[in-house]
Amino acid sequence: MQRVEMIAGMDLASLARSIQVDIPENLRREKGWVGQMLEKVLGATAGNKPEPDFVDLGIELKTLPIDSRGFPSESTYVCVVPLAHTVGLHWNNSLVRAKLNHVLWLPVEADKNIPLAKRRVGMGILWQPTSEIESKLACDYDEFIDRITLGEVEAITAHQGEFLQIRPKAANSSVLTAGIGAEGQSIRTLPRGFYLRPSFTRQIISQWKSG
DNA sequence: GGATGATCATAT
DNA sequence: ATATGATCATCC
Repeated sequence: MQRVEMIAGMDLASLARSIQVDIPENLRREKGWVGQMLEKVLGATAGNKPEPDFVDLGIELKTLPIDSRGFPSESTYVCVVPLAHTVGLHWNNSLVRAKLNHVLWLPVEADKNIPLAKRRVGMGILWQPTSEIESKLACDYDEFIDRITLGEVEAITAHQGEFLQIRPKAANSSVLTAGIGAEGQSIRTLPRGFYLRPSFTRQIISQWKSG
């Protein structure tokens, strides 16, 4: 958190320079650049392994793109959705829960009118879900897993879920992974990811502002 | 303008 | 192909 306080207010150019990382013109071809650069700055170690970024602390780092009004402008990717072998899978033993149990939200200016190099990092928010929030997340999660187990994955749209949603998560729409079909057979389907809706992260930002 | 579905880069 | 980091691009 001392490092987090140190970088609050700094822009992306100076932070990238401090760790000798080149900054791209824009994010069009490097959509994850901001998140990965800030992982390095703060010393996150999980890499692309399915576990919280700060493994020993059990804390997940999430950058939050902030629009000109001060609110999140995009959804937040959480992790891959298990589409096969879902028996015995519940919120309590899920990767979603492990990652969201403790999150360091790091707001970053994302207004397209601001050049990437000049976008500033805000003050990080160390956050844990309240029991009410967690039970709603658990409801969303368990409903999704139920449908996947019943072979309804192809019918799930981003409209479902109060806080969580499921959307495609792949290099492109031709990538396929193993899933469960309507008759319980193995099928090939598009990989999906769990995402947090912007309305969810907006509440976190709002509470921090008022608190 | 916001949300959904699609996509980009990289490491293993 | 699977995982991470996400934003882009199109549609309503």
